[in-house]
Amino acid sequence: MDVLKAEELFREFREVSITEFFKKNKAHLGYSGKIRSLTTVVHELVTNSLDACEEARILPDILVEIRQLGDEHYMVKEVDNGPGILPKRVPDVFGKMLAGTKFHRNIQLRGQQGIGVAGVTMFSQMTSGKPIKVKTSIGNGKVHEFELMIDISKNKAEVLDHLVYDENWRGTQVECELKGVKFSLGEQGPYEYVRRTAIANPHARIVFIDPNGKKTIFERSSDTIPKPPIEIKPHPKGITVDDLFHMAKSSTARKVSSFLVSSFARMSPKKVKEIQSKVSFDLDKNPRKLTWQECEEIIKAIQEIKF
DNA sequence: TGTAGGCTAGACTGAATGCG
DNA sequence: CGCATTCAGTCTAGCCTACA
Repeated sequence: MDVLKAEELFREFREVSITEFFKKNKAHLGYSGKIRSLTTVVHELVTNSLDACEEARILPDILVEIRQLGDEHYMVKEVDNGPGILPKRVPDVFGKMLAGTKFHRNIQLRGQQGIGVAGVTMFSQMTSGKPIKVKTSIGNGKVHEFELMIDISKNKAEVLDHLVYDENWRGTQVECELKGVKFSLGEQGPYEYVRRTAIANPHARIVFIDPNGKKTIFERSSDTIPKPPIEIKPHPKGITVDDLFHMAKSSTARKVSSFLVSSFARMSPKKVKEIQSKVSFDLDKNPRKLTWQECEEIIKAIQEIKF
């Protein structure tokens, strides 16, 4: 079979599958219904901001503005005072679906379900055909402005415009245009969403401007940033051979023994000794050199030990 | 000489046992 | 039967060591 043709077919297949994936899973991703879709967009943006601020230990100051441009045609602008996004990471964050940045982190974060803010880019370009505008700075005096869309054949960001200039500001601002959506003050609408988010996050200050120009300020009622969620190490009994194998491969520890102690809850040098007595190889070896069979042995030993 | 992993001692947590 | 005390064992911080 003609190679070129195969590639073409494959590309076509992928192109279809990314858009198809989005269309088929629209409901699951929150993009069903004119009112709910708009809320989802706001939700993704606000969640991103809250997460970024939380991680950077910043008291969130968020602005959400929705403007009506026409019939079922809106512009959403969201600004935060967060840590900003490294310019080289912007294309992936906003332009790649299923980028999965939180894969190897055993930490509870908001909004890791779904496809994140790239879904906003996708929804925006599917309904209005317009790129998403991102302005961000990590507070080093350099501000980066991007205009980008998703190249659906490559599932990659297509940067249409990238501007750098000097300004003393820190945070992230996102602007997108949406069609086929409706603003509502009701239960499912963005206003209710923002109101409830403000209640759930008393350390955040959120300003909401609705399409009629009405400005609502949700002042923060607490100045304490919630304690960051602590990373919970996996329990040894809950791990599969495959998990162990991949964790070992990406470990920086020099010995399997210390890899085990540092990667799992309830794992002490004493337990490692017990494991050592049950396996046929030396646990002083490099964890990256563990074979599948050796991982199986470790898992088997773990199952036999009481934790 | 600096940095990252290893080691160890003291703090803390959870469970078990004993006493009221 | 419930609460408190004690003890074992894990966790964590800080220092040490080895390697680049």
